[in-house]
Amino acid sequence: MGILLTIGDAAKESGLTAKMIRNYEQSGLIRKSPRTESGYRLYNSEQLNQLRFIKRARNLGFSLSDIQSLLELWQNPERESRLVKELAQSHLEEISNKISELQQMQQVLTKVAESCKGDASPQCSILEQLAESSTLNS
Amino acid sequence: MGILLTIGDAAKESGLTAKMIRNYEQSGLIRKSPRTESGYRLYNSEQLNQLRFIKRARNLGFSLSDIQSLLELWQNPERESRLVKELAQSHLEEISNKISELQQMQQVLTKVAESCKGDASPQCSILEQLAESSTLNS
DNA sequence: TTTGACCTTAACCTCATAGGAAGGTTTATC
DNA sequence: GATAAACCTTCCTATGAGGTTAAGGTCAAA
Repeated sequence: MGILLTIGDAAKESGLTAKMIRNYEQSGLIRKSPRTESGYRLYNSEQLNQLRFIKRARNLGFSLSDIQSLLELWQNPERESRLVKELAQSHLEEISNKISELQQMQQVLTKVAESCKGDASPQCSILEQLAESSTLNS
Repeated sequence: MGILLTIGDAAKESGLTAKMIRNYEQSGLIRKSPRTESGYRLYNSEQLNQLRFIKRARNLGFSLSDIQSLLELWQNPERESRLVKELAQSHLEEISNKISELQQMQQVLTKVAESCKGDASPQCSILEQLAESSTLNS
């Protein structure tokens, strides 16, 4: 039936925090939930599913604005799956780019760190690179 | 000898923005620079080298607080290279962790997106996963 | 000398995504 | 009826920047 949860229970069930649920409401990502007479937010199972949806999308790294679009598409029975897929693929590109950036850093830093003895002497190739290298500029 | 640059030129030379240089000064990362009578900041070649150092460290993904430590070590002739190397390796670990996270997202999302046709029909495996999957929880 | 272009200044706001604390109300439990 | 737990709002913090505004400084050409 209409089981209604308070924000704390909705948080536990969804894996979000109560804080985040309020934030999402405040930023317009989710609709304002009904309240008890005393002002407590109440969530039904449909809203709970929305919260779970958001949590899973966050776990996949989607931004809140992407999630806004995903929620709208999800709730629109006339949607074209093409739009969802495009969104996902553009996100996948961002992920790839970030991975590449990080790997670039990793590669440079690993190499530089290897040639640092890491002992009690002040001589350190890492600092030397930071101080003088021209190959690290951008 | 003592060539002095205004903040705009120091920014160009270092690859930072004037805005960021002011921020770094304000947050204590770099010392307050001398000023002209009318209040313009002036940078000598030593300070310029510091700015370049910061830029290169940022390019390697070091946080500003890491950079603070790196600058202190750099300027301390009694430093132990061990400390620098530890800092670098702890940063390398963070990088590895981020890469793993992203690769995890990439893997899941790629798989899910593959089975979405991406056409004009509403049926979409991506939304289905976000709506129902239990394997994506955390 | 004035105008215009461009620089700099400080103080503020915004972004995304949260965490935390303060201070007050409500509900649940003993 | 007391106390603890949950909830409420509002504001501050962090990260690392970007943007805006309104003012004043500098310099060269006309």
